[in-house]
Amino acid sequence: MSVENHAADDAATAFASHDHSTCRAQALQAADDLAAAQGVRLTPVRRRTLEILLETHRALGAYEVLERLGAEGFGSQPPVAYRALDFLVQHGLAHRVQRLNAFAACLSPGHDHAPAFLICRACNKVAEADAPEIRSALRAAAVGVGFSVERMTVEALGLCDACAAAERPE
Amino acid sequence: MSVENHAADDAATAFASHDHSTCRAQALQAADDLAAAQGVRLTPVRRRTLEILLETHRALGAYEVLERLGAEGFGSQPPVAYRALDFLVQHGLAHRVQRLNAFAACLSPGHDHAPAFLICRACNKVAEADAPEIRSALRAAAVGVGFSVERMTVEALGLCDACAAAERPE
DNA sequence: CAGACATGAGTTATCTCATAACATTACGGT
DNA sequence: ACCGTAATGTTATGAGATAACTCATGTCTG
Repeated sequence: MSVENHAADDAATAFASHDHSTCRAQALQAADDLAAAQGVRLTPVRRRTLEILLETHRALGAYEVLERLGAEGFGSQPPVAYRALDFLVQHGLAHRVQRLNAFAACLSPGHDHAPAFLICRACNKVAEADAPEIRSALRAAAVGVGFSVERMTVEALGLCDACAAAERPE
Repeated sequence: MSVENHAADDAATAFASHDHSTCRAQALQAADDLAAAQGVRLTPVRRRTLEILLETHRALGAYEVLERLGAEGFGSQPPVAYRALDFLVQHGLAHRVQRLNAFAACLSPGHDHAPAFLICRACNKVAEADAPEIRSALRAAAVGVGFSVERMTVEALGLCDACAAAERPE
């Protein structure tokens, strides 16, 4: 399977080798656009927090982010990180990964999506899989029992191709 | 919509009014059976922990459980609760609800299922919805990007019928 | 039944994750 | 320049989770 997507328009960019600088730049650009469009402020801490998340496809704990921020002259107390992360999540620029109590940059911001996450337990990378059928199936099941869904969490823990290959000869 | 299920064989028992003592007794019986069948020990702490979870359809935090256990003469330190809860989860007698960092008794143990959870944000009750389509949809999406799923988490936050009704006139 | 081993329960201490509450600073409109 | 609001910063504390060790209990063996 060849790798030729030029950006984060594919669900599983995270696990494939790809031009990550483009990946990052595009997400950051989208964030700037979105901030301008919505009249919200992508302040230095917030922007830097997003950049930090964008450095890898792994999900980072709030304290990992905080450590980085503190080292760069921003505040070094938990609320600094949590507030920036909350802002990003609120505006669809990052997602919270429940399973890991951690945060990952969103690779296709502006879509107002609530994707499924694929979490590799070996390399810790996290990919977003946009799977509308999953969401509609859940919603349907809920309606059947008189439950109205407001937010949903769909996460899968497993192995990505690369890590599965690495583990097999063991 | 009438309520006539005699036990936990329906996905959304939790939100409906039902004969809870039967509900509880059945789950407990299933646990005893399962322990006997698998040759594992449903010790006093473990059994009591399950009973505590079975008292309501809400998910309880480990420390809520611990408080109860401690008050009843069991150990009062976190590992006591976590070990019992881990045991129950391991053997399919309880589930962990990621979104709440909490635990709920399984209402149909022995099925080795990994259900979707419907969490009412008002009354905090948690229902299990067995929705195989969701799981297969997620698995399918994962296969498409070369990811092999080992465990999955599907949780929906929203309002159950009763709470939605109660909130409307507001 | 004694001894050996495995499993479970209890304790202390510590770690990670998260938020409440309040003081201070920067920003945008008039 | 002034004022109100939003954002940042700080201290302190709450909530969730686990490591590491000790002691008790249970069971299998001879």
